[in-house]
Amino acid sequence: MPRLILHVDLDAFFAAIEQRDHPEWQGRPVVVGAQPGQRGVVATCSYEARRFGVHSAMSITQAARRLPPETIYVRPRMAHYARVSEQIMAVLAAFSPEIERVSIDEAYLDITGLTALVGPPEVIGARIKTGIRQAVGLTASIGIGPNRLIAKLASDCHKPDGLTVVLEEQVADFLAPMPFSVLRGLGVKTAPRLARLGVKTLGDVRELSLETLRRQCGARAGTQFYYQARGIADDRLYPDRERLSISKETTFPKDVTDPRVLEETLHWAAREVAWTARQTGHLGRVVTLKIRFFPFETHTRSRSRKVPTADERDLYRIAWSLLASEANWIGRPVRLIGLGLSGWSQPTTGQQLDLFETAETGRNPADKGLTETLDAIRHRFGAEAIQRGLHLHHQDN
DNA sequence: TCTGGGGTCCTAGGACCC
DNA sequence: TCTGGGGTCCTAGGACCC
Repeated sequence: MPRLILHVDLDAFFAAIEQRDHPEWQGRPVVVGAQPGQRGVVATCSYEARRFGVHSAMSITQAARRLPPETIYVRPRMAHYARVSEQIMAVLAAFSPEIERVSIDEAYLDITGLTALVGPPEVIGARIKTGIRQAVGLTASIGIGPNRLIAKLASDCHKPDGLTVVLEEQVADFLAPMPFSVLRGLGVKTAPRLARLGVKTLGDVRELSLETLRRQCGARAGTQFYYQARGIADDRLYPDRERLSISKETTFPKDVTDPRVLEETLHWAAREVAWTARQTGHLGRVVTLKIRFFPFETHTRSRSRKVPTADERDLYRIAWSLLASEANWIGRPVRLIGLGLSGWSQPTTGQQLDLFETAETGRNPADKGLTETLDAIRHRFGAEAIQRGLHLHHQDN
């Protein structure tokens, strides 16, 4: 008995919210992401902007060259989008308790048992779209199929505001003409390897042996592609997945060589990560330092502790010592720095009490009141501002 | 041409233990 | 002196996704 999986994907989510909230921006190109002239990329853009060839992950410099002067550029308001996302998830939850949220604007539903109650898949999909429009005034694209892969590809099929149903007996014809670039897990590195084999469509991928695919793309990915081309994929949902790591990082507007700025930024990252960890009840054993040098050379260094922690002082101390122990890194221009926490383990009784206090009072017991934002650190690029920051920092200690 | 931030997963080598 | 196989943990890098 085949299952029926539904994939919901909000159309140009961030940009659509901004246009909804600013009616005068409707019909104009809207880019959510970095500001032109800054370092950064397009997070999402409206369909009016896509007509100029602009898309997510494109550098903002490149996007700005293509877009007309009347384009609106806005910084993401993530907390706001998260609230809208909650409203949408509530709409979905009213349809089926079997939901897996995969990102801020995407979710899978298992609607296998729903057809007997509501009607055919098309009707279920249409009702969900209506529910979302009534609740938040946004459009979504929906795909329905016998597994996650088909549902996802179907939702991409008729964007925006699409609704596509692919039944099991239609899967082979649905997939065969699609470009092989739709394969999940195939990116800029593996795509050229398949292209070299003369592959253009999923039908072509089907002609390749499992051996060839594994050799060209790696054991894991190759196997995945072999089955994906045949429409064979997971049809289960994985709700309530626990997150495995917490991290905070930032790219500097200009490469940094001043160690005091790196120090301050790691303090900020440690504070943010510690705060999130404590709020979500996580204590980690592994602290990871991430650093990116000019022009774009990225390294990570990690250390495992015996005792798990969510204390910003521990995070900072470890990250800084990982940085300081690399003799070759000293003095090199740094583009990005940050740190992460992972490797959860059960808290001790004392730690449980601290976590409980955080949850109850909303205060971090390790936080002595010096709350800085990323913007505040950015403002410290002037020598004067850096001095002031250090002064505050010393007072704090 | 320039490449954010927050994630997950995979690979591969080495240490260490049985 | 030469040398098994398996399992787990740790670490670093990198591909990919939204």
